[in-house]
Amino acid sequence: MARRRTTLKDVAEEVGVHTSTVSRALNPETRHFIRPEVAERILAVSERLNYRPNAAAYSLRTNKTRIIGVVIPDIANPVFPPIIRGIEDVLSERGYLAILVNSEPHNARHGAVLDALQSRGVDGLIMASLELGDSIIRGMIDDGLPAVTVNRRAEDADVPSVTNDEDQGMRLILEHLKALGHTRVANLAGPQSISTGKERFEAFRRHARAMGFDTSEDLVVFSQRLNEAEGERCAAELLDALSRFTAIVASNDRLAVGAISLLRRRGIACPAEMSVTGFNDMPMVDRFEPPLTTVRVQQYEVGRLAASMLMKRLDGGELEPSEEHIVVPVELVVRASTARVR
Amino acid sequence: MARRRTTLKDVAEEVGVHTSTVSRALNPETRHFIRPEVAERILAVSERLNYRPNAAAYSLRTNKTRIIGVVIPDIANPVFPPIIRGIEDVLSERGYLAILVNSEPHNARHGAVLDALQSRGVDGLIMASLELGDSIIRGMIDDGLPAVTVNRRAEDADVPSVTNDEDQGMRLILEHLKALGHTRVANLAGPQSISTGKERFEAFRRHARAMGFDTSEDLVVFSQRLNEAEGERCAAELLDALSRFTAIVASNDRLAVGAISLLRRRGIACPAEMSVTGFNDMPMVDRFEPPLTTVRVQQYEVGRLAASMLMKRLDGGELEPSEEHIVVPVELVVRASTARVR
DNA sequence: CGCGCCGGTGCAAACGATTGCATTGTCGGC
DNA sequence: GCCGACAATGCAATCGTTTGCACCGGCGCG
Repeated sequence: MARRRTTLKDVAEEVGVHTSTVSRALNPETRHFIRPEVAERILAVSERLNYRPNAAAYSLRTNKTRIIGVVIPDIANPVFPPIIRGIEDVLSERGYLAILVNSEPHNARHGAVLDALQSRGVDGLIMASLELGDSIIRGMIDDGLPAVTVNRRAEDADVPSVTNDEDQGMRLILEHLKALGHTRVANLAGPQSISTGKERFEAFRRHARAMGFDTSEDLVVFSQRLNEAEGERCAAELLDALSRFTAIVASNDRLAVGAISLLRRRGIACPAEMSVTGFNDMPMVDRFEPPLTTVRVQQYEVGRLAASMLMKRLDGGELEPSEEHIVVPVELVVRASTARVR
Repeated sequence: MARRRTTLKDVAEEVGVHTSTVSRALNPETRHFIRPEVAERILAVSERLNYRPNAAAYSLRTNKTRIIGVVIPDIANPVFPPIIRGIEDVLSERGYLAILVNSEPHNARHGAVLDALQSRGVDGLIMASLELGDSIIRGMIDDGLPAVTVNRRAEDADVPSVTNDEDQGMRLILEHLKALGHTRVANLAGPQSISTGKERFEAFRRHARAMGFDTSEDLVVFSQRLNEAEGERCAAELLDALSRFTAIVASNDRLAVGAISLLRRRGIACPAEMSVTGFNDMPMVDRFEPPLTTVRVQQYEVGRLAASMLMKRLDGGELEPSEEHIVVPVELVVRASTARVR
């Protein structure tokens, strides 16, 4: 066992030609240099010997690895798996592989992780882990490493991105609530250090004002993180403030779920006494109690687009300005966590 | 931009020594060969020039990549993210990176995917995608590639594995149902081509018999896949058969969720008229309606163990026989999808 | 009939690291 | 004062590909 892998040289000797001939015959791009009958013999032998090119040697020579680094905050967050799947599907169609790392920008190891990726010579980077003002990705791009962000956006406008139409999503939610008669709605906003959190908050403020909602200061609370516990904590904070309200608009589903838990604990009925909305439409939120009214974002599609974008960059195609920042449409999905105001 | 990366040679010239000296100074294992003051100068310069070793060259020379292939059926299945996270956490502690691929054994691309991993020269493999009788992993191991399976088990007893205590889980469920007065319980079993499906089914049969449950043939149905739609289909099949029953024991949470949907559609109240149990305790099932009674498996821990096991193999340690197959304890978590029989 | 061209191959130099071995210098011991 | 040993470093081969260039034979054309 652990028998030596067969190399170009093995094949060459078996066929009785030079390694360079084998190399050319095996590469579809250069196969036409080789006489067809020779090429066929080479193909046959390399098949028989079960030849697999040595990726390290290939990379060393060509400076390409056909590996993409994918950096996300936490795979256990249900938002990411569909995105990853989208990415992986287009990469594998193209013969690329994905190295997945979980890391958050404020994590001490974050820099080291990205160093490791760069050292491995990844051909490109897809980043979901980044904060506004974060300079790391800037540095990688300056080093000549193609990168795109997904789901979030960098501060630098020239870092290509694929994001969701946050503005549209917030508008749809507020229109829906307005139609149900709500006028005093609280905003459980996300961290403002993240583009998503910031954009959703700003969209909320803008549309709320435009629609004539109550815009008291204490109807907004900013969460530190995007998980259920924070949702509970922030919902409590809202309830304990002075202003009254009839709906909570959360910056994402997990915060919304947390808010609902808190309401239940305080004996406030959702949606009868308090409507709650999420954002993202994570898998399974339709089965929660109550099923969550939220904004469906096309997670899988977003992943695919980000990967396609990167592939295009790697093919040497410069991106059209219109392709630099793709924003994917979203859709409101009304379920049972919102109701007409009493 | 895209300026050439700095190499050992660059550092060597700057310091005025030979590349081999730099190489030794940078490697903690060989640093003691070098005079401390020289080593320090080298460290300083390589820092200043922002030197990053070229992984391809390293791999070519040493035949190691410090990359592990992780093969799972589908990252979008909520069971896997925590496992992946566990794997990634221990790998990254050790300076390893994970290539993640989604692929199922019966998929046409499955072989190609594994070839690609092998060609990339991964140092080891963690497989959650495999079926009984599947010979692919056998082949990789024979090629000298260390591999462990996680969550599932190979037919060959000598493929190391980390799995859950399926037998114990089933016993706990059946004891729970028995305590609630159930005697006629149906089994919504998983595919028998997968070790998990088979073991859970066999455990069910064994314990059901031992506890004196009704063991009619038509109280068992085998699903083809492990998703909600199959859960619905199979639940319908059970209901349409002759035998009556008061509980459905599903082989995993997703099947259980599907079954509950079908019950609701048919107007059968869960748990009042029909108890349903799952297996796995996926994230969020505690928030479903009704919250699911299920068996908690330690997904994150299972991932960690699998990765640790592989690391140990790679460190050259042979595994003790007792370490070859780790089975991780499980625990029953009773929620509201089960009730006393009327 | 000779020359140029070209299709098909071989040659050899990279790519950037690791590592056994050779070489140098220093110092201790006798 | 010389020799052996040892510590510190340099040398050069090597890993398996890719690829620019040289080479060679045969054919077409003048």
